[in-house]
Amino acid sequence: MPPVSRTERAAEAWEALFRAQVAVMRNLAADDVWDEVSMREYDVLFTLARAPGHRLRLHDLNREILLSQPSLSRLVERLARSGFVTRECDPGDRRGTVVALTDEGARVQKSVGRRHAASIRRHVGPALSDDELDTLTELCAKLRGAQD
Amino acid sequence: MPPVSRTERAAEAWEALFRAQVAVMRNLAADDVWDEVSMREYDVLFTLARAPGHRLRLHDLNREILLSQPSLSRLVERLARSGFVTRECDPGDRRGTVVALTDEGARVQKSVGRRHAASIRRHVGPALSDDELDTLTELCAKLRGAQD
DNA sequence: AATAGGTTCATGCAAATGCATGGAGTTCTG
DNA sequence: CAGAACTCCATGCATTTGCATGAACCTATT
Repeated sequence: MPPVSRTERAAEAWEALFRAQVAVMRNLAADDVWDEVSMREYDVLFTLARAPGHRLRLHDLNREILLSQPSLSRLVERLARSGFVTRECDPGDRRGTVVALTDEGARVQKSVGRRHAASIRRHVGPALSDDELDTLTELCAKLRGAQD
Repeated sequence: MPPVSRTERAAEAWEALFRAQVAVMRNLAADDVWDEVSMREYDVLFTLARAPGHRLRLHDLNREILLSQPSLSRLVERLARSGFVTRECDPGDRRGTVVALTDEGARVQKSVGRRHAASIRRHVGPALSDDELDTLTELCAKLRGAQD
C-alpha cells in the first residue's frame, strides 16, 4: 500500500534517503582510506578544493559542513596544526577568517579523494544503473536546492 | 557536461545524496521539535516503535543507528534513566540486552514523531512532485538494499 | 559621528563520542 | 567434553562536539 497523504509521501522519502545515507556512510567509513584525515576533515579539505582559489571564509565553510560553528572552528584549528590549511585574516572584513588549502592539504585531499572515489564506486555503483544514478543525482540536487 | 565514467557517476550521485541529506537535516534540526529528546534519541525510539513488540536487541538496534556500539550503549542508558526504554536480559542469549520501549517512551515517540513528520513535510514536500518523491524513495531503498 | 544592533569567530565547560579493552556467554573444533 | 575462538555488551580514557558566552568588527540609525 503506497503512501496516500502528502505528509506520508514526504516522510517516506526522507526516511528512505536518511537510511540509505546511513547504510552507505557506514560502508564508506569502514573502508581503509581514512588514515591521513578523518571523514569530517576530508569533507573540509574537499569543500576547500572545490572553492575558487582553494579558500573560503569560515562562515561560508560552515554552510557546507554539518557541524556547529565552534566545532568547525576547532576542526579547522586542528587541520592548521597538521599543516593542511592556513588561517588568514580577511582584509575585506576583519572579523572574518579565511581558510585556505595548503599544497600539502591539496595533496592529501587528492590522495584520499582518489581512494574514496573508488570506495564509492564499489558501494554505490553496483546498486543502480546509469540512468538510475543520474535520476538520483537530479532528485537530490533538486531537494537540496529547495532548502533554505 | 555529464559524468562519463562509472566512478564519476557513482561519486556524483553520492555527493548529491550526501549534500541533500546535510541540507535537509540542518533544517529539520533547526525546527522546534527536539525539546523532549534529541534527534539521535528519537531515532532510537522510532526504530524501537517500528520493531515487533517494541523491542530490539542492542546489537540489532546498532545496525540501524549510525553510532559506535559503546556510544549506543550509553545513549540507551540515558534513555533508560529518562524512563523511555527498559533494558532486560535476553533469556534466549544471556549475553544480549533487549531494549524495550516503555509506554512513556511510545508516547514521546508519537508526540515528537507527529511534529517531526509535519516538519519533514514542510522541508521535503515542496521540493518534489508526488512522482518524484516516490522515485526518490524507490532509488534510495534500492541503494540501501545493496549495502552489506 | 556616536550609539545601538547585528555579524563573525574563539574559548570555557559540560556532555557526547569513539577506541581500546575486558568480562560474560555462546559456538566451534578436535 | 575441554578449550579455543567468537559474539555481545559495558567501562576507562582521550578526543570531539555543542551550548553559552564574549571579543572584535561591521552596519544602520539618528
